Amino acid sequence: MRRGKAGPKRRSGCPLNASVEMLGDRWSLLIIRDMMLAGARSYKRFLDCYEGIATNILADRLSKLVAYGIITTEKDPSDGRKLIYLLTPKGIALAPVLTEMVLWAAAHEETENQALVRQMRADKPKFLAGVRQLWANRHSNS
Amino acid sequence: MRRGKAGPKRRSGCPLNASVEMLGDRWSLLIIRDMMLAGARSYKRFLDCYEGIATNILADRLSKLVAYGIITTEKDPSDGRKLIYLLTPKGIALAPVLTEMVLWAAAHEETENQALVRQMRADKPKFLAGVRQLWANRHSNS
DNA sequence: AAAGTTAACTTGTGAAATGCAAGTGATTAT
DNA sequence: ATAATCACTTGCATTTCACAAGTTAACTTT
Repeated sequence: MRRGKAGPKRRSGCPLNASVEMLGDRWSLLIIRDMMLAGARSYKRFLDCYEGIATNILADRLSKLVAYGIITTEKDPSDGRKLIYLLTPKGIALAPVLTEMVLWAAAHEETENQALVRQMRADKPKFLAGVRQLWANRHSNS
Repeated sequence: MRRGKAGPKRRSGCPLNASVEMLGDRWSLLIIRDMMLAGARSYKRFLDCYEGIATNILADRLSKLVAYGIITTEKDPSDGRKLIYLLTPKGIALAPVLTEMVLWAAAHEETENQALVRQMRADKPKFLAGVRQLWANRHSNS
């Protein structure tokens, strides 16, 4: 019955396999984008952001992103029901990836939020520095 | 019965939604990576590259990537059975995205092919120029 | 020129992931 | 005390995926 393979599927020699495991689905990158660029920090906010993600899938993706060390949660001190989702340093380090993706998208498809794109294009290092700065004092995002 | 939405699911205002539609799955980015960085150009080569992708899924992803204008095919003049898969300019333009992803992966997980990573890290613009150059005369990959 | 091989796919089937609606339990607001 | 909000679960139908097994056209070998 076995087919010469045991553990989790193992692919070829190049890098990127692990990343695709973490980010290669319809929602994870969007979740990270909305945290990084739109200040989304709560479950409800994610649900509303792109009405389209199913609540069980959102819960699943969030817990996986936590497991991968890309995001974390903490309790909202001012409201015991709420959880605050935050990017970890590893998550923030995805900023260049997200940026390049947005620029690619903007160049090859019609895109909203031209202001953001223009800002990225005008001075990429500055834009990235801004994102990192925003997350350095972790709670100041929009 | 209707829920205020008609056409294909439409998500929020930021860019990136379209990209995720095209690239947000377990295989598409890997296929592009193997074309861009490992010189994969044939169906069989893709199948062998990462033993793990199912043949029907590979066929599906390739045809979608063609439909999105990211890759093209042409017949191999020297062998009528073979198709050659090539990146379009739009596909080549993904080089910065792939590069940043590889760098992120290399920084946060253990990674093979350190040589490639070192090359990327040492001089990113030069590395990207190299990729573009390689694809400028379309048949010279590996 | 007949037989075998290779390349690029299909097809069929069961398993897993996804989408959708409805429910749960712990706060907080009224 | 009652209702609303938040962050989820649960159950079920639908879709996608993985795996094995064809299929067809174009070579290669004998």
